[in-house]
Amino acid sequence: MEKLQSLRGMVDLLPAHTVLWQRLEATAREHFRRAGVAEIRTPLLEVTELFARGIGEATDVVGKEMYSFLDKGERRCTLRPEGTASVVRAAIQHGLLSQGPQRFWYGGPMFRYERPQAGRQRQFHQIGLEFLGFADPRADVEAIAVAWDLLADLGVGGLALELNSLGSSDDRARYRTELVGWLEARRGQLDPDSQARLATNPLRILDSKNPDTQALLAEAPTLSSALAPESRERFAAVQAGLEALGIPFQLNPRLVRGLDYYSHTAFEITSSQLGAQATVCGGGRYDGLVEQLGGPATPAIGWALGMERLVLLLEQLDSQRSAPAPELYVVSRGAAAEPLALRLARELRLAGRAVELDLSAAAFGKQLKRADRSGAPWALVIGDGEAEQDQVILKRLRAPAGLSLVDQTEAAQAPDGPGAGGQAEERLSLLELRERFA
RNA sequence: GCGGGCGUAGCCAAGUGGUUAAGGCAGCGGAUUGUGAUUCCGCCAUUCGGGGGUUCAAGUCCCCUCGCUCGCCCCA
Repeated sequence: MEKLQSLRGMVDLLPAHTVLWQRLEATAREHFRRAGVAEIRTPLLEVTELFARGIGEATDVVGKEMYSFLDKGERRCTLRPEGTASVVRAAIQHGLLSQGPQRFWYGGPMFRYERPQAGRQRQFHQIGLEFLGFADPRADVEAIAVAWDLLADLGVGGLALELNSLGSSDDRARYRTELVGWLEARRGQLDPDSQARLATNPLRILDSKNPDTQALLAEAPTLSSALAPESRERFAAVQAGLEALGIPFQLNPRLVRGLDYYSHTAFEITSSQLGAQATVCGGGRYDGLVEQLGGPATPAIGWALGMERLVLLLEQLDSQRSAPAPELYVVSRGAAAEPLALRLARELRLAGRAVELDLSAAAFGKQLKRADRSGAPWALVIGDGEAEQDQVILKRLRAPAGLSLVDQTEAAQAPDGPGAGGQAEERLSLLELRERFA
């Protein structure tokens, strides 16, 4: 029979990794809690039009990367390629914006039909933040600070914040004509990709990786010089705010976001320790989106961070990779002992203990070996002899520090070292066991 | 969508056209029907990602295909 396997770009997260994912999620939750940001959960599946209108028809994400299909009711559906459009849709649909400004966060899988690569899957995961209804530049600073502090708390190194302003839509329209005019005159010097973008999305030429194109762009008119005075002031306020908080950043005049809805502040947090997909967190202001999706004119700023990329960085920290060990490992053998072991395991769990029960019915030696490997500090050994007298043997496997007693005696080489001759094993009544652990 | 590298067991791998596909780790069973190390013994790939072809003979050569991986594009 043909072997079944997951679809391309759809990745299983195995226990060795879910430990890291859980740490990331817990840390993020904590930072959102402190910042007064509420969680919002929206469906994975949305009407295709939401993304077409929200993200922009001309973008690659909408144009060629969406998982779209017709459902049984002939509705055009799309698995969400990002979170912002859905959050905005939900806020409009439920009238949340009439209750004043809102701070939301979300997390979960996103889908883009791309060629998988380091730090890029077809089903990938983002945690994102959206501040709706905040026009003040301080909102931009606060949003960025939450991302920055979260990443710092996770301990990942090599991060850099890059900042730019895309200006208002008027600024951009003006700059766009200026840039296209300038580049048209030098069309021959552009790489083919950039030539094509001249018609579709000229601003994206700015972040081309082609060296010749970059060299040419060094002479081109800049976006910042096209900004209206108000836009300039607003950008200066954001920079001043970041400086006041001691968050380092560098201006990158060629930083252009790929989704159409961004305006004014645009930023990326990148890591030097990733491959080509180095952006860990990206976001910016999107003052026009809510209105564009049919809501009231509402200024907004948000960001999303790529969880896979962050987990890649967490892996490099080489900390705590294994699942936590149980407190007790229960070893049993025999017709009387096995049911008792099952009962005690449950009882101890109900009392809050982490208990692993050996279900193999193998020889005691085998079970003890597994008990040792489980990392548990205690083994509960139950044979028929004990079970008949309502007793158990509690065996110390290792000191709380984590060294197994065998390791310790070998290391110490002393006959009366910790656990060498000492009381590594004691016989307890069920009552005594409950007193000890319940 | 385009280009490079790679697919031998759960994991790491040897193998470079010739007979039975090394070895290690992990796992399982036993030596030891009731106590963790070490040691020893046994089991664990009718088949080399899948399909087709060349050949007396294919894991090895060719074609197709699937997947992984790195880069481009794009993005978080």
